[in-house]
Amino acid sequence: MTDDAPPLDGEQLGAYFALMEVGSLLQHAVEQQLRASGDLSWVQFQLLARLADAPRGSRRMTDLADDVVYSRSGLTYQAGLLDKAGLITRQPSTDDERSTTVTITGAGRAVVARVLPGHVDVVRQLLFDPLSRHDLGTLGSVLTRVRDHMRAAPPRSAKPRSRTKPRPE
Amino acid sequence: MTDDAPPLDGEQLGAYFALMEVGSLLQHAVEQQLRASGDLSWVQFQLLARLADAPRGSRRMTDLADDVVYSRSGLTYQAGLLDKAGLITRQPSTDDERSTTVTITGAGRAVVARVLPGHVDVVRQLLFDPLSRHDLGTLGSVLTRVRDHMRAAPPRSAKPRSRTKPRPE
DNA sequence: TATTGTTATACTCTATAACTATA
DNA sequence: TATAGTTATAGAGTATAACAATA
Repeated sequence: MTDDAPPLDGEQLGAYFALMEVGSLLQHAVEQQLRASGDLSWVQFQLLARLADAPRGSRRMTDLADDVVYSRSGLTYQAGLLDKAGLITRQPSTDDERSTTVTITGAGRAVVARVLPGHVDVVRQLLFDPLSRHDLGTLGSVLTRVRDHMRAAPPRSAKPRSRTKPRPE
Repeated sequence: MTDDAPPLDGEQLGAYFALMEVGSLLQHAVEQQLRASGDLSWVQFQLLARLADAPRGSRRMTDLADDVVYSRSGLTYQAGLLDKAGLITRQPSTDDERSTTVTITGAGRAVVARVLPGHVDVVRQLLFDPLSRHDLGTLGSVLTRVRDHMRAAPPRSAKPRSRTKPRPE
């Protein structure tokens, strides 16, 4: 709550707005492609992609929620859809019976594979076409640094995951 | 539908995912700040910010929709909320009776002013803190180029009808 | 008691299509 | 006819809180 913060200068504002706008436009374009080619939402694609990349195609619910969604009930909802569509399975974890292990199925991998070429196409056309190789390197390195910073320093309000006992009444 | 598209290489994938992740995390953090300090959603803030920046605090509905939202009914919904809250007014345009001119009110500007310091704080902490001046410049220039490219080449499915308008006043 | 996940519920938001009014 | 905007509606998605089961 530092109120004496100096305003962002023009360069910062420009970068900030450009970033948000690019993110929005890209997500929007990609969402349409995913919906058309695989009947997937952006979140669902992200979940499948993370699973496809994970060690044995598996990941715990909470970890997935940490990755892409911001509430566990939201993830339960999405996982329910993916499960019903046969793209993932859910089993109780062997080591911790409280946990649920989510695993991508063959059908899930197939959907990812089917959707990916067009997806990549959209991203390339919108994001990479106007960029030189050098631009790409810089962009990646800068954004990776920012992401790590964001992940390392959760803004304290991002997740009330540990119930802080807010004294009910 | 180019199926023979080469996949994105590792560097491209990394930049793409980092961009989307950074955008999501930043938007999420900012949204919480906006909700807490001014009871605004991200879209509503964007609308008010665009209006506050516009010539006489005014803008046409369609132009606003082009700016931030992707359907005019969606904008009507948001404008209805902002109108009811007294943050904007809507009047028929003087030159074209079909158009509606949206204008930010004093209360609207006040809300923006009240919300802005904390907003800027969040953005600085999350986005700019880990960046050098040089990084910032590069990021801004690259992303601005990308945005212009995206705006210039609508992905053909972004807007069924209304977007075909390269006709200036 | 703390953690994992689900459920019930209420709410926000978005988009499509039909409609009115003006150009 | 084409454009600007609203409305009706329906659906997707999200978060909060209460809940059960396990650690």
